Amino acid sequence: MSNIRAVAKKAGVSIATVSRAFTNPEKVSKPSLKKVMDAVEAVGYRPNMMARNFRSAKAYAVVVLVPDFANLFFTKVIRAIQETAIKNGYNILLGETRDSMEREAEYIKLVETRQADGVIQLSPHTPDRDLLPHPHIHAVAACGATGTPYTSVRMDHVAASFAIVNYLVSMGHKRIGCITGLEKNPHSIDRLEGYKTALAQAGIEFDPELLFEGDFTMSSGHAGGDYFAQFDNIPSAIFCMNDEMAAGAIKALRENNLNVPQDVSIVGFDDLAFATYTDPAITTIRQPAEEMGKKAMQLLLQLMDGKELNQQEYILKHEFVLRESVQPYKG
Amino acid sequence: MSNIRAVAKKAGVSIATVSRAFTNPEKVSKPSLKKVMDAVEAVGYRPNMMARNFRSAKAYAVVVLVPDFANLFFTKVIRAIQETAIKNGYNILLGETRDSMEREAEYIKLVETRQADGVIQLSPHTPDRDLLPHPHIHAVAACGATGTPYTSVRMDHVAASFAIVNYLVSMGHKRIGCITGLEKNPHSIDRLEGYKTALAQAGIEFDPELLFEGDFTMSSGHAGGDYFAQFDNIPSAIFCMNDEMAAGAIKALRENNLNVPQDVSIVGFDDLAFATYTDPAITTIRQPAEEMGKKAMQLLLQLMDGKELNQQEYILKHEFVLRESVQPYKG
DNA sequence: CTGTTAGCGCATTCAA
DNA sequence: TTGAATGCGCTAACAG
Repeated sequence: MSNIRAVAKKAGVSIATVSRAFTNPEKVSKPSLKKVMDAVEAVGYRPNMMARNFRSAKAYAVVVLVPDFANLFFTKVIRAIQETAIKNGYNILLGETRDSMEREAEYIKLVETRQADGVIQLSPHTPDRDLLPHPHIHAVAACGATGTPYTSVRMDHVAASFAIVNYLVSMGHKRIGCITGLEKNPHSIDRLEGYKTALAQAGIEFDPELLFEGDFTMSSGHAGGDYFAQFDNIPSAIFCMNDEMAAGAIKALRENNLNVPQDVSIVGFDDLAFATYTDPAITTIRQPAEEMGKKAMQLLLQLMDGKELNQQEYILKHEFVLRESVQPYKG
Repeated sequence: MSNIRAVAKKAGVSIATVSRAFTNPEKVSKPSLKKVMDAVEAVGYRPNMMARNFRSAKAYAVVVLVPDFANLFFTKVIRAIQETAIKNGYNILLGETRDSMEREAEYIKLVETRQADGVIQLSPHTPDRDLLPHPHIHAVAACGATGTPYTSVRMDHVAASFAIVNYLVSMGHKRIGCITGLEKNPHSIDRLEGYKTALAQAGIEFDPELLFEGDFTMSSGHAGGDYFAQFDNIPSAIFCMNDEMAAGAIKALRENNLNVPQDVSIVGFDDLAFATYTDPAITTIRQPAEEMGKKAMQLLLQLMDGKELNQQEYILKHEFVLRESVQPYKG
């Protein structure tokens, strides 16, 4: 637990020289530098970052607000954020909000109390209950939906879900069920819009009976599969708003002696790693998770650096991933 | 960005009184307290935790070293650690090591440089390449295997894998394949021992051909399934050392026209959430993930508090989870 | 190129 | 019960 003074003493120089040896080595003469480094070695010195950060009034940390970190999609995003942060000398403080405003407030307090310098918000924005944007707090939203009123990097969920539902239509499906996320979730709203648009464009009438409200978990997908299996007139295809619900639905359908894709076609959303290993592998939309995480962190870095951004919305491209869970409609 | 001085001035008291109002309110008179609180409100004061922590020489943060945080098992553990930490006023810094010593060193440096006060290590201990235990660094290992030379909370993996392989034996299986983790991984070693012991006790000769080395990922489980499907004499059951590999193996077997459990029985390990939603649902061993995380954090808290622990090893109980992936052997 | 010095925001002694 | 003063470890401004 030696400090800068101990090093200075040992090296026979001033503490300023020791400090410079770390932050501006080029401003220190060769001999001094060597003396300092030897002394550092000798006394086993490690700069106290708490003191350094305190002095420079920067915590070199950002909090990442994530609704649920057992969700593999967020896991991918967080990893990318983390890597970008580390490269730039920042740490991340993970805050799992579980849709609780109290928890969210708790974590935002970390930046109010200077334990963190900024926030990345991974929950989609909801105007009535969102704490961000917050005056004086640097924040960027990632993976959100339309209508985020501050810097955000996201996908076009309307276009993406249009694309995948349209694919089902192009395979001849007309009666297409949909397992949504929670009704008020902005992602649900955007993706539902894509779904409706694809139907409308194909001249298929929208039928509210064909909507099942899930919550993005496997178990809700399972419930959705059960729901559709009870129909007299079972939909020939189901659009699940994420891969986890797709996996749950596939399981439930099979329990009802309905095979995917022979009896019912299924599509998902996200392209999580396991989507390849379900049976059948899930045809889905890949969200550019890593790119979004990386970009979000880079933007936050700029914001914290006092830079002005010339865009508020950064839209990244989705990708259609064709696998095995869809078959053409056969009469 | 007002500071304690601004509050003191506004309240007409000294900064010492303001400070006390926060840390020892009972040592401040009622009127003073009110004046302070009003002033806090008026100037929008938030204590600067960086300064406070610096002053008290505690970061109130711990780093959690995790091999892979896209692994749902670790996710459960981390969540429990996180909750326990928050309750006690600590934050966690997540460090994904991906089995790289450099990264691990990087994160351990966070405590050497006083950005964190302790470490929880979730990778199993390997004597030749492990940075912990480290002199002067408070650390506890969680979810490890036998032979951790510092405070650890874990399960008995030998007993657990014995139990599940023994279950296969009791169902009449004699030719039992095994998809392991990496050969040198301590968990692989422990679980392999359980496997061998169960076989030995049943008088079944151990056959190295029946071992396939995976790495705990779905894709390696898939490779393992492929491997066993090529046998002339296909094993009637396979013990997969985690659920993810079990899911991959099930998929590969089915691609080879082998159904689980009709043609081959499968068991897993961990009891991840998705083990219920695979088809068939996986019979497995539940690791007490939450309990281990919580306990580990509690122990670390005690260590950081200067307390001596009266045990070095805390062993938690596993649980056998019966589902659908096993059928009796039918000659 | 180097040293002296002030001060970041706070908790904590010591007197009063 | 309160206030004045000190210093945690470091960086940065300034003078030399």
